[in-house]
This record gives sequence, C-alpha cells and structure tokens, in this order.
Amino acid sequence: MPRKFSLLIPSLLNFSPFFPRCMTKYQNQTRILVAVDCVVFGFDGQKLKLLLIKRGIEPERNKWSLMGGFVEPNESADQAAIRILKKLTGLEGVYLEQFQTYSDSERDPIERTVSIAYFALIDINLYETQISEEYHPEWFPLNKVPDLIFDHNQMMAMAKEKLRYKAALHPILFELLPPKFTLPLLQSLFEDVYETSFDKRNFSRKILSTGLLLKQKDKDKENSKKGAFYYKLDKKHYQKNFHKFLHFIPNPNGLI
Amino acid sequence: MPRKFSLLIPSLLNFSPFFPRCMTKYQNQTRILVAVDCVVFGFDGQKLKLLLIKRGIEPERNKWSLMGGFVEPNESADQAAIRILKKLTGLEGVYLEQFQTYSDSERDPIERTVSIAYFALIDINLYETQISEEYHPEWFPLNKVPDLIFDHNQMMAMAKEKLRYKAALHPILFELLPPKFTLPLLQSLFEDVYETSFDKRNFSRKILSTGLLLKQKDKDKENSKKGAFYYKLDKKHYQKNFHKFLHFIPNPNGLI
DNA sequence: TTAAATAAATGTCATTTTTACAATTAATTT
DNA sequence: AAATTAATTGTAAAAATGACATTTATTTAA
Repeated sequence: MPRKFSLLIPSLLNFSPFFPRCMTKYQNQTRILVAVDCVVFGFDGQKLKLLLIKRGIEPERNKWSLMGGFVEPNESADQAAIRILKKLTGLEGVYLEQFQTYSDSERDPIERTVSIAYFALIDINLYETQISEEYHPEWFPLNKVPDLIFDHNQMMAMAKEKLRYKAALHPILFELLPPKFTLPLLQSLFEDVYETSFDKRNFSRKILSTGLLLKQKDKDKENSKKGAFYYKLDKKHYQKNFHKFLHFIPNPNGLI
Repeated sequence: MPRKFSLLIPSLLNFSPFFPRCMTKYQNQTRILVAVDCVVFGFDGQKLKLLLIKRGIEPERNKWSLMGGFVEPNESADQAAIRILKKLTGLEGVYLEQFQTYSDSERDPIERTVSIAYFALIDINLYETQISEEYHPEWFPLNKVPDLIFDHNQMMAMAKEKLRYKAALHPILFELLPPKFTLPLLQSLFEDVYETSFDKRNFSRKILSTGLLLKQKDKDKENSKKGAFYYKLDKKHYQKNFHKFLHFIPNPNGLI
C-alpha cells in the first residue's frame, strides 16, 4: 500500500496561532534551493557567442560558468531570470525562454539545488561591458566555450540544441540582430547557427516569403562596395505569426 | 552596485566540524518545496483523455487535480515523476517529458512550491484501475476536464499545446496506442488531438511515407466488416528517426 | 445464393514548395 | 575607363501537398 502523497496532506496544525512560525505547512518534506541559470546568446556579425562569467572564489575558482542565482522569496523563476539577466547585461525586455529544469540531486556539490535553465537572445550591440565587471563576463564563440562548472556544459549543449530547433521553425534569430539588418548578415547568422551554408537565392526567397521583413531605403555600405539594403522586422506581423510554423529551415534534419 | 550572487558565495564555515549539522552551505537563501506534476494522456480508441485524481481532504476537497508529489531528497525530478506515475498507473517505461516548471510564488496557497510539470503518454489498455483506487483517478475527455486546483488548469492547457506541437513533427502519438493498431485508429487519434478531420488518402500516404510502420498480415475485424490491417512500429527506425522532423501535419498552423 | 451495406484501401492530377544552379547589377578601387 | 567585389535577381526540374472518387473485402439481409 503506497504512502499517501504529502502534497495532499497539509498540516492543519499550522492554523494554530501557537504553532511556531518557523514550521511550514507541508510536513516532513525536504525544501531545496531553487536557482535559475541563463545561457546568454549573442551574435557579433561573425559568430554566435555565449556570455560566461568567471568564478572568483573557491570552489571551482577560475572556472567559467553560466550566469545564475537563487530564486528569491517573492519572485517567480521568470522574474529571477529577468533580474539576473539585467544584472549581467544591463538589458531589459530581452527574449528569454525557460527550456529545462535540472534537478539531479548531486548536480551542485555544495548543496542540493534545482536549477531552472533559460536561454536569452540579446542584441550584442546593446551589451555594455562595464555594467557587470564584477563577474568578469566574456563572450565565447560556441566552438571555443571552455569547460564549465557543475552541469553547465550540459545546459549549454541543450540550449544550443533548443535554439537550433526553434530557429528552424520560428523567427527567433532576429532577436540576436539590431533593429536594422541586411540579408547577408541574417544569412551569416543562420549559417553560423546551423554550421552550414545556404544558397543565397533560396535563402532570401524563403525569408522574404514569410512577409516578416520590411525593406528599407538605405543600405549598409560598411561591408561591401555595392552595399546591401537594410531590412526591419514588421513588428505586427512578427508578433502575430511568431508561434506559427514558418519553416525557416525547410529540411533541418541532419542540422539538428 | 549590485549584490554579489549568493550562488557564488558558499559559506566556508560549513567545513568546520563544530558547525551545526542543520545549517546548510549556501547561507541566507530560501529553500523551497519542489514537486512534480504529471499530465497523463490516454486514448481509448475514441477520445484523447486525461487522468485526474480527486482530492479527498481539505483544502480544495472534492476538487480534481493532476497527479503530483514532492521531489524526495535523493531523487531527481525525472525519478520523482517516474515514481509518481508508477504509483498512479502501475506503469513503468512510459513516455514522459518535462515540459515546464511553474514557480509563481503564490501558486500553492498552502506553502510556496515550485512544480516541475511533465506530460505522460500511456497505452490506456495497460492502465489498471485498481492500482491507485486510493486517489480515485478518473479519465476525462479533453473537452470535459473539470476545474482543477492551483495552476493545474494552466498546466493542462500547456501540456495539450505541447502535445499538439510535438505530435505535428515527431511520432509521439504512437505512445498512446497498443503495439498493434490500424490506420483508421491512428487517424482517429490524430483527428481527436487536432480537433479536425483529415483526408484518408493523404493521411495514410503521409504516415506510410515515414517508413515507420510495418504492415502486419492480420486484420482488426472488430470495427468493420472488411477489417483493417494492423500495423506495428518499426522500432529501430522509430528510435533512429524520433528526433527528426517528420512533419506529420504538413501545415499545422491554425491547428496549434 | 444473391444483393445490399459497410468501411477499408487505393490512384491521379493540379498546385505549391523545394532544390539546384548562373547571370546581372551597383558601387568602389585601380 | 576597367577591374573588382559582393548584392541582387530568375528559372526549370523535382518533390510534396491538397483535392477529389472508385474499387475491394467482408458481413448481413433478402
């Protein structure tokens, strides 16, 4: 005969005014530290990069890690992730998505901690280094990410996988670009994310057929003689169609 | 100047043998109850259904809820979900997927609890009622699910969404069927999941083109005069191609 | 036994989407 | 004015999709 679930048995004793305040209402249950960790992606025009911080203290001194922190008493994990991301990058309103919760009982050697992992996509141009010098953050290209603490390697690998998966179907990679961008830049971003190359003609046809982009009248003249037209996201169309399957990568098998 | 993250500051005091055992190593942090909740799907041949349990005690007595329980000291959330699912259904080795962690500080009125939500797909034929009579479980068709406790309505809605999303791209709905099934049965499952109807010819062409199904020599004679051939999953092909995009639902927009 | 009824199985054509592939254009540099 | 560079654009074949009806196997009723 299985034990009843404790979830179903809150202690009625707690309603007594004489009951010590430090006792909580579900009895005989283990309370666990809950943290969030953020896998922060950025794109510098050449490579997809990850923002990491360096631990200044023991244990694991000088090892790199994802940016994280504990969930505080009156905030949700989403709010904690937003707070932590702001602390690291100075940015608010960035694309942030919860992708997996890590709960192995041994994952943090100091004390058991459940970590709710998020990935963030930021416009790297808006990132200002000085804001978080305290944490010695650095950007690493994905193929040069150092060994990370705890299970952060695994988190990073899964975040990358989720990014590839989602970007094949939904217009999330635009979150990594500045408000005005060119098609060649967009293509190089996709190519770096999927570690492959696409045919220019097919790529632009696919992208433009979504109707998400508005061609601008001015060009980027920095990167070529001819110059490439800028595009902007059609914000309304973008928000409306974000959750639709857009199939940016028609046949992503083998790439994901 | 922002405070340092506590994650980075484990207390060295803990290494002292004189330090009280009840103190933990990350100081001044709030520990929180961590639970898992399972959204259990089954298909009875007609309708997609959800397995719910009825609370026998206050508060929220007589209200329905998802099956859940606290994560225990030496288990991961995955292990907790497996344990709880076995307690409810008697089944092991079922398809189980973590889909979202709910952490609103007010989500459980008794005491703050973070819940890691899973959805499970089971072959309803293997489910044996008597195993968990303790919880008064019942199957509900998706359109007749009663009001649930806490944020379980939200969990259920998101689980349904994730199921639809994933089933459009990957062969997960087979997990709801017995080892031998007919194409008409499979189609009625897809139709119920997406609340729509598909053309028989196009549906079977699409399904068979994946190469996942092996036609059997015998027929199901229960549901029609002519009888419909049984199919089985090609296990090797299934495992190999599970994560590929198979596009079962070619244009799922509007359905998801 | 024959006919009627039922649901399963199957095929084709038009349309759309995808893939593969190369020439032209705009601007700068020599 | 010619050469260079990278952006822009088009087309045809192949594959996938969507729309649509007839044939087949079997049981039941006449």
